[in-house]
Amino acid sequence: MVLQKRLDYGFNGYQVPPIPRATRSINRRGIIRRKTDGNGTCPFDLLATVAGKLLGEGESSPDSTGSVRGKEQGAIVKDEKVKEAEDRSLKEKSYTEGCYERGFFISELVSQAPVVNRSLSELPHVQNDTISRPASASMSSDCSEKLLFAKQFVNGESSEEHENFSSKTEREASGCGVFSSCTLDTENDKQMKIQLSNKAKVSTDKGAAISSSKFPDVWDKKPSTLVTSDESVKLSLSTYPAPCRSFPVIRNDVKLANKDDDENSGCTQPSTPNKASGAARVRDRPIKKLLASKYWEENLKSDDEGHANSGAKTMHVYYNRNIGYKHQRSQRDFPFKKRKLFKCGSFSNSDGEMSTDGISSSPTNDLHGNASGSSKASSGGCAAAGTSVFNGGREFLRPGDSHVKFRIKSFKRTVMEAVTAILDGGLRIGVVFQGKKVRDDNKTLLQTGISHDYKLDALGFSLESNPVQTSQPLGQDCRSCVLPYETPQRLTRCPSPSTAVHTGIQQGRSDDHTGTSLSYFLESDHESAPSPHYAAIEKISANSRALVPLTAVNAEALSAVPLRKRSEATQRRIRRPFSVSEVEALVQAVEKLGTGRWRDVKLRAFDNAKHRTYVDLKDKWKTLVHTARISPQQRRGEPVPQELLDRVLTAHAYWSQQQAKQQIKHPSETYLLL
DNA sequence: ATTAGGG
DNA sequence: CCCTAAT
Repeated sequence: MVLQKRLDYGFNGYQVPPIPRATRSINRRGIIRRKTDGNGTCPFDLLATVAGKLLGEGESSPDSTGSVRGKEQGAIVKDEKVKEAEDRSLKEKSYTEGCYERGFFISELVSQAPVVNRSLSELPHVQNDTISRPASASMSSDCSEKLLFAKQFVNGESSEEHENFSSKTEREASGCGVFSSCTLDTENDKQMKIQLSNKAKVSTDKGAAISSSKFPDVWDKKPSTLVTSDESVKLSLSTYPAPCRSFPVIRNDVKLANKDDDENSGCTQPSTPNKASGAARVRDRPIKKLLASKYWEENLKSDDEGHANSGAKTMHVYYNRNIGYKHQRSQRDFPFKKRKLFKCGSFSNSDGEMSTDGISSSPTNDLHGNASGSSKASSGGCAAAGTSVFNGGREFLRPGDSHVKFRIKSFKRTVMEAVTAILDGGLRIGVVFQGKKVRDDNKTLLQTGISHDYKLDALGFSLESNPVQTSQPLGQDCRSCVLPYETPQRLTRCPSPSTAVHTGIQQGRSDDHTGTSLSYFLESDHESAPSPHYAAIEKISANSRALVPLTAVNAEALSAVPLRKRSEATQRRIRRPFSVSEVEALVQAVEKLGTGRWRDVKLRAFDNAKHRTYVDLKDKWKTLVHTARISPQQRRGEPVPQELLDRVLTAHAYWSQQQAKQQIKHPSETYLLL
């Protein structure tokens, strides 16, 4: 550029001082677009520069739209804020509703997950037992554990249904069908498919009956609360319980096995002193109900999908929320999504705080059929709690209740919630009926032709990673997921050992090939990857994304699941500390280009690091300068070579000076030029 | 979209 | 890192 040449200072390799901001700004505002040659040496440039200078700070500039636009923007912003404020209450509401809507089983699931995993790892025999199942066989331990989890989540149910709820009559009596035998098949077709078999029959009020018979004591304790609570509640979710319940089941089972010896009766967390035992919680329930009662109305009202939540359900959520928040606070650095889960009162930490919340479902022996602990379970306080929750939660459909509606949407959502809870990643659920995807989410299952007396074999759902959401690797051991060089993403995302308790499910990693599909799928993260290595992984994960061969195109139908998580807030980017090499590059670029040209710096030195924005670079420079000025003892994080810091100071000083000079010098110069 | 600066 | 204001 003409101007630049005239001002070339040539300092220690430093480039020309940047044209004052205002000027460049103007240039960018369209005038520069009139350039006629590729070199940018267009007279308009100079003209613009001069004009800008003459116009001074206020610069109503040639770009009259600028100010106008600015005002408009301001107005808009204001409006949005107002709107936001106005919406806040609504949001709150819907959020709350969301929690309730999801019902407790979700939280149940989530809360169980970590526990299960841990337990599994602790119990070789249990693990073997479970892992031996087909789908997980080929997976690496890491991955398989997760998968196993998912599988159990499904399979457990089947066994449950088979072995525990064998009473056909009972099933038939119920007006609802439920899936019982489900299989997670990720092995070959890279597709997770959960099939619903006709064996499965669930039902609404069946749960109560079953539980009742199985754990009479438990049942007897709380029937009033559960049954009487909301009387004519229509329970559309009644169909879900099955698969979800398996979690608690699994967990409990493990627990039992684990505690078999110390006759802990399978009650919760031995490792942690819990505030309340399951039994205690049960007792609390009535009270909780009262507390939650105010939400109740809202609940029913808000249920646009024919859902109705029982009082018990509400209570549960309500309760969990309290606990959940606690964790959330300490988890501030956890990705948003995760926090979200917490919010919904779903996550539990290793303490099993949550799990004690009676969620530990009754049918402890579900998973392994007549597993060792069954008898104990039935008598254990935990079992009691679990049972009551179980029943009160949602199994309240009356046999003849024609109001029961089970919409595709809810189905999808529920499945997604459940699976998401496990995999902690974005998933899309597709409903497949008779080999065809069900697109109309507004239909009820019945309308779609899916009913309890139908061949439920024909019903299934597909899961595929949600490209929009990022899944977070659940790693207990960061070292297991370490990537070479700039892999801050995963690295930072790995919970520290102290927080790892929340997760407990490890993902397969480098050493895992058989389970690639799932493991990578689980890790898919679309926001990362500066390094080639990372890119490679992304690619793989992208491929594995084809988890659903069914009709990969059906994004629309599959994405029907409302992603509240997404819309509610934007996830804060994860922290990615600058590496020394990055700092080096930054310093070098700034030395050359100067401060204030962050876009150029970005282009020059971080063009391929998409996760580093010019704002980031600017911020980093800011901190670098600060760092360079403070004593080495006060510095934190990865130490930056003093040499670099010195250069930072030097460059910063230089460019600051230049900037100052420019402020004074330039106007006159441009004036002269004119 | 960029830049600057406070949080 | 985020958020905003001002370009």
